[in-house]
Formats: sequence, structure tokens, C-alpha cells
Amino acid sequence: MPERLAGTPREQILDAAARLFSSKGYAATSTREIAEAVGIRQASLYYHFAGKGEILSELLCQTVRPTVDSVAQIESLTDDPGVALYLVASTDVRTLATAPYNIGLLHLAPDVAQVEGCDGFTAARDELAVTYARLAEPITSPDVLGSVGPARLGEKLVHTVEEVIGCRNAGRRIGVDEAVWIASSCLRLCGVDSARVELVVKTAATLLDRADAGAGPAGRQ
Amino acid sequence: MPERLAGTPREQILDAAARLFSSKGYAATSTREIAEAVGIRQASLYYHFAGKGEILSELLCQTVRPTVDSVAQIESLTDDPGVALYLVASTDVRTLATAPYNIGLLHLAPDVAQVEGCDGFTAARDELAVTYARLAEPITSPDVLGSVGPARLGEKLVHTVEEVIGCRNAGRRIGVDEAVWIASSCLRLCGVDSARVELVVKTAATLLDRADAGAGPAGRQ
DNA sequence: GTCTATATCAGGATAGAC
DNA sequence: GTCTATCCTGATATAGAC
Repeated sequence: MPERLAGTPREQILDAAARLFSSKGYAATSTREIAEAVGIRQASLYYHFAGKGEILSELLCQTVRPTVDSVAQIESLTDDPGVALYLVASTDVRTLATAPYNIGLLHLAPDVAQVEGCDGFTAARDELAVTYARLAEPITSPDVLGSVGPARLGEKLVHTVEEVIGCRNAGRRIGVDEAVWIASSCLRLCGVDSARVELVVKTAATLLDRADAGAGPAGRQ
Repeated sequence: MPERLAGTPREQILDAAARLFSSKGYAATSTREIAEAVGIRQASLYYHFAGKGEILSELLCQTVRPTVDSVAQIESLTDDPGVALYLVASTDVRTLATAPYNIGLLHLAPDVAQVEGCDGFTAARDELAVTYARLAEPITSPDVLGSVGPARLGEKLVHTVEEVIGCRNAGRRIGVDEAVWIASSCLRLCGVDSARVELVVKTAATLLDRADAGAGPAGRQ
């Protein structure tokens, strides 16, 4: 245990804010509480952040950045859009499931949606929806595409992955089986049948194993 | 247009609160704003409600009551659990989609989850999850049941229907096609294939037509 | 049933010492 | 970089007149 119980003051603030925001809500959390949790005075927060909104903004970005960044790498692994979709969804699930606190909850809340200066987050999230749409379209059955169209389907798949948020909010942690099920829900919703879903899941698993092996032991982290 | 632009003061307050809560968030909405929207003074709210929390509680209950109440009637229409599941989901979708404001958003927000005295709502919502689970289990494919189990599947179907909330939150209204798709998503997630989904949707539609005809013109509302 | 008036308290943010 | 001190605003809820 060579590390301190926390990192830089900035990281400590973000961690405390994440815990409080996700448990009490953004508007209902005071900057005093955040400061107290870190062990500094309320006014000292303003040295590290311009205000409450900037703390929130940074936290929101952390929920999407890893997934957005992973897309290029995933697409270099496979040409099968179904497998790619599943892998992106899996990354998304993992990011949301393993974050120290359930901050994914926040962006749905109206008080959060009203905060200005979160453009980076909304842009990244929109980009993610477009990616989901692009990958989903070629594997989606005609009746589904006819009902919702590609763009809305993308949004809906993003929402589907955010099922993780609901699970965590219910107090449960997400196991491997559940993570697989949520990611594969994206395929099911496109109209892919159970047999093919299982095939994609297996293909994706072997692909990841190969990639991990190629990246060396560090890939396991 | 024989009605006044609003009903009783109590209803006016609930309507204004619903609009403000769903757009700004619960904690971020002041009782002053609610009163102002109704055209009375802030203190006058306390004649109609014990406090801010009681207004919220009533609004939350309105989002689940119609669906919970419809279950018995739906189960008297059919013995096919798949059709019943689809009909319950459709009722749920309709309730969430046609409410004057998107109050379904609220229960997800942490500031709302913290409010005491919403037991009626949480109990009704839990009951709904159990119903979804009971109807879904017999039609769910083994691989899906093996991954998540019936109870969690019930929760997940509730969340699936709540996709409506996300749609409305994105500023879109829910069309018929989209409503059908969301309700049938419950079947797809259980592992039901596209052909059978379409069959269930058609069966449900004819069942409803018959029920409406039996109930007389009032059934159309 | 609605009002005025007010008690009580907590919020975010800034100024300036150290 | 953190502190103290404070400003200013706005919150919920109550008391009591009409």
C-alpha cells in the first residue's frame, strides 16, 4: 500500500463530490459538505475549481471518455459490426459498473441537465449514440429499423447500457453474467436471435483474449 | 371547452409542481416558484399540502397507479403470458408517455430518492417489477434466465419501459411505432424472436379492439 | 382559503490575510 | 494553497390577520 489514501487535492474533491452527488443529488449537495468530506474549508474549493458546476462537469466527462476513446481500438479488432457493437457496449458497461460511485445517474437528473458548461460531456455522449447507431444498423432486423430508425436506435442502445446505472442504484453490484446480458441486450433489441447473440459473445471473448495476450501482461491490469 | 383552464387548487398545484420538478429538478425547485405558477402566495401551499415532499409523493404515485390497476384487467383478457406482458408494458408506456409532464424522470434522481414518505410509490413500483417477472418467466429463453434470473429480469423490464422517460427527456414525443417498439422490447430482451414478437403484437391489438368494443364507445375515451 | 410578515437557517461565492 | 470572515441571496415553514 504505497499510495496515500487519496491523490491530489483535486482528485480528493472529485471523489468526495462524486460520492455526495450520486447519493444526495447535485442540487441537494452543498459545497460545504464536499469541503468537509475532503477536510478543507468551503472557500478553499474555489482555488481548485471555478465553482460547483465545474466539479460536476469533470465528473460527467469521466463517465463517457473511456468508452469514446475505446471505439477506434475496438474497430481495429474486428470488421463484424455486431461484435464491435457488443464490445463497445461491454466497455461502456464496464466503465459505468466499475466507477467508484454511480455518477452515471447524474446526467439524467433535471437539476444536472440545467448546469451550464457541460458541453464536453453532451458532445461525447452524442458521439457515442452515433457510434452505436452506425454499428447497429447493419445487424438490425427490418421490422426494428422500420419502427425506430437508426438514429433513435442509437439513443436507445445508449439507454440500454445505462441499465447498469439502475442496477447500481438498486444497491446491487454488477456481476459478469449480468454485464454480459446487458451488453448483449443491445443485440437482442436489434432483433438478433438468441443463437447469434451467443455466437457474438463468444467471438468477442476470444478477440479480447487475443488482444490482451498481444498487449502483454499489462493488458490484464 | 366547458372546463376551466385548471381544476381544483390542489390539482393546479400538482400540475405546476410536475412541470417545474420535471424541468428543473426537485431540490432545485422552490415552493415559491410553484406558488407563483399557480398564482397564490408561497405560504398558501401549506393549506393544501403538508410540505414539498407531500407534493412530490402524490406526483410519483400517479406515475405507477394506472399500470398497477390495469394488471388484473389485462390478465382477465388472456392466458398467454407473452401477450399479457406486452399489454402491461404497453399500458405502462402509455401512462409514462401521455402524462402532461415527464415526471417519470423524478424517481431516478438522488434528491428525490431521499425524500421520506414515498412508501406508497416504492411499494407500487416493486409490485410492478414482480408482475413483470411473473409474466416474463414462462416466455424467457433459458440462456437469458440463466444470466439474470426472474427477479432481476423483472426490474430490467421495468427499466426498459422507462426508456419512454429518456425519449421524452430528449424532447421527442412518443409515436405509435415507437411505443410498440418499446413495449415489444420487453419480449425481445427475454429472448423471444422477431417473428413471435410480431405475432404477439398483433394478437394484443385484436384483443384490445375486442375489449374496447365490449366496453362500448366510452372505451375509446 | 388566502393573505402578510417573519423566523430560521443554509446556500454559493468573494476578499484578503497568512 | 488554505484560511477566516462575510456578503448576499434564497430556502422552508410558521403565526396570525382577514
